[in-house]
Amino acid sequence: MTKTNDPEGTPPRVRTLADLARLAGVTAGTVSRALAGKELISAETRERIQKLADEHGFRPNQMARRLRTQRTGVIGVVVPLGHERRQHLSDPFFMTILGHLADALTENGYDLMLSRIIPDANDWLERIVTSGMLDGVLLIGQSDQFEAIERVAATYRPLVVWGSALPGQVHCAVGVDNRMGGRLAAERLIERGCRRLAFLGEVRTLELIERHRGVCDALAAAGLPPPLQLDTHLASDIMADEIAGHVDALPPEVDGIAAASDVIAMRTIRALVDRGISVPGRIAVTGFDDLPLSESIVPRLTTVRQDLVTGARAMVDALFARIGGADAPSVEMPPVLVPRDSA
Amino acid sequence: MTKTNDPEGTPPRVRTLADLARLAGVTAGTVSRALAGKELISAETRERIQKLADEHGFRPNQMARRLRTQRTGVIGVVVPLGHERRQHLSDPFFMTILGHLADALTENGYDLMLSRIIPDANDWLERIVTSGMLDGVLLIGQSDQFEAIERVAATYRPLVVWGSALPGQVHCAVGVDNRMGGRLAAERLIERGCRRLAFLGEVRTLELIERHRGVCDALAAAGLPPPLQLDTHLASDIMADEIAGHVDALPPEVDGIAAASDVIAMRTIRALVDRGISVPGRIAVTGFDDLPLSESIVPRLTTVRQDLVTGARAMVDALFARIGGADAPSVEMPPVLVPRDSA
DNA sequence: TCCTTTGGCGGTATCGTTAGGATAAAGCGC
DNA sequence: GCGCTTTATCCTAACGATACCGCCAAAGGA
Repeated sequence: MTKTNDPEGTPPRVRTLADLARLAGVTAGTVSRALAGKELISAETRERIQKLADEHGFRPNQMARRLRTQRTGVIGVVVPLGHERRQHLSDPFFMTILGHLADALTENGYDLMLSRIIPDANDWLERIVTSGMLDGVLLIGQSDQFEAIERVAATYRPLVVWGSALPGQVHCAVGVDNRMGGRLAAERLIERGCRRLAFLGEVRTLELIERHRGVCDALAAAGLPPPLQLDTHLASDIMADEIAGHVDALPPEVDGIAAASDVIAMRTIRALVDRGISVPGRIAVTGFDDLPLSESIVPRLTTVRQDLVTGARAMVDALFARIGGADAPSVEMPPVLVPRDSA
Repeated sequence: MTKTNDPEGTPPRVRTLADLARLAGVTAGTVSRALAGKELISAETRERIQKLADEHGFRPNQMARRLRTQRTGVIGVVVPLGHERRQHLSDPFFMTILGHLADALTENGYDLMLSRIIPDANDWLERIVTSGMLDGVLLIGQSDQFEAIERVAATYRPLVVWGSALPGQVHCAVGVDNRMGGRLAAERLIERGCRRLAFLGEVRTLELIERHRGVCDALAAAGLPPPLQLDTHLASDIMADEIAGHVDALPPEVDGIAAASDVIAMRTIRALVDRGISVPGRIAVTGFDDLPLSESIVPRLTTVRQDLVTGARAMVDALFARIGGADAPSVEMPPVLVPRDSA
């Protein structure tokens, strides 16, 4: 229409409210309200402006909106890897729970920002919550950062953590009773006739400490010796060799293995089968988590189920409650033994 | 110090540059530059301000910074689920590649925003790229949205897609040669003596169409009939039943199955074993992807490897090149057959 | 006919930060 | 001692959207 020296003749792009306002012959404020669907603007003008807006493919700039409203619509999902520098986000457990969190958050119109943090600075969590970038934070796992989390939770409300809830704990945690879970796994093994157990997993993070404790509880109750504890990192690149080493060095009297996670259990079964050791015939193996794949493998994994769908939803519910100013308590879900073929 | 009617006597929190500037006796601009480590500020003042800043735990507001600089430091990772409304982000393939993308992006100082999009509106991608929220977009999978992607890629540079690269295609895609991959899988099955193949997977998305084509290629080259094609959705909640149904209805002459993904292959093996059909003895099965778990299961999965670590890095490299204004071409990685036990 | 009410919109300040030109204080040579 | 450059900081104007206040006209009541 208008003659410009733009060789393309492209109409100037509508990038801001003001641009659109000029076109519509109103002011920016009016456009803002019209697009927000506010009743203060007459239905007629509102529709006219909305039509104009999507004719020009206009979307309000989110940064500006967020700066102004002090709300971002973004939830941070953070995986602290303090104890485990080599672990990657690609770990199946993280990814599974992350998927469910993403489902729950996007259904509620929130976006999800992902960070994998190695807490080298002690104020890593403070830095995240005060960045003015997030409406709330979900932490996947307590790692060995219990103190740091407690410190921040004392003043920052919209924070929910996947992990264990200890008596008197300040921060809101959602998770299963890991100690009970450990006990269920060990009880299953004992019931099957196992007399000498090994626990494969590191005993440094709160959750795994609890699982280990649960195994000890069950053994003690049955009058059996505590488990042989074998450190196993979750980092997938070294885990395979580590487990192979453990399996090779396994004392002959060991007839049951309680793995700290499903991934460890699967790798362990693989290593045992490779050496001609039958599972569960010669050695029974239990996992922990009940990842979706655990029932698809052969032998199907006997494991302790953490209901990640329910858990993710509980985390999101608690977070929204806290964002809304309410007080959401910790949730401890009961673990469930899923008896299948491996033990 | 100062008497306030704050009952706690809490020192007023330092939230803004201006607050800190007042404390330091300089202006906000000076503080901004000092914290950014600019040389224009004398080393002395710079250190003084930085010390003051972390005494008060001050972090600049990211929204304001981003609005001002027009850079967000955030990359959007989007999973379009056009063809598959029931598929969830918790799908292992998405999660695996997402994990590697997260690793690569965070190493480069970028944050990652995750969206799971069901493209009900045709302008879903436009909406994302013009939201003013992202420095770039990574798309995982082309779904059935090829046209929409091409349209946006024509004007929006920092966009990289995981998927197939067709001749003449505008958008930058990183992926493996799916057709070649399909051929490799089928050739392996034929080589093992299979004469009648089934292809388990939907033939609607570009990548799976190509894989299916590759299988047809190999069969044709060997003078064998095209595969029996059995629709299998990726949505994990219905996939199990669907596969069980396919297996039950399988014609007796079928002696080889090329699954469209590892997850489908694992479920299929499970279903076969449940029915007393030996794998690979009676029916051989190949997967596609080579997920980390594929070598941990029994029988170990023979599959076509997509190197997701390299692939994720290639996507991120291409994206940064494009953000920097350079022109990154599509990357087509060669698929590799990983012969293991299942075929 | 005049005054009040109310609907509909305009104007302006603000969110917290950064960039760039202006400004003041030193340092230097003559 | 004066002018000029350098150095260190200040001041102001954005970035783009929203919230609040207030104005104007049309409608309704007396």
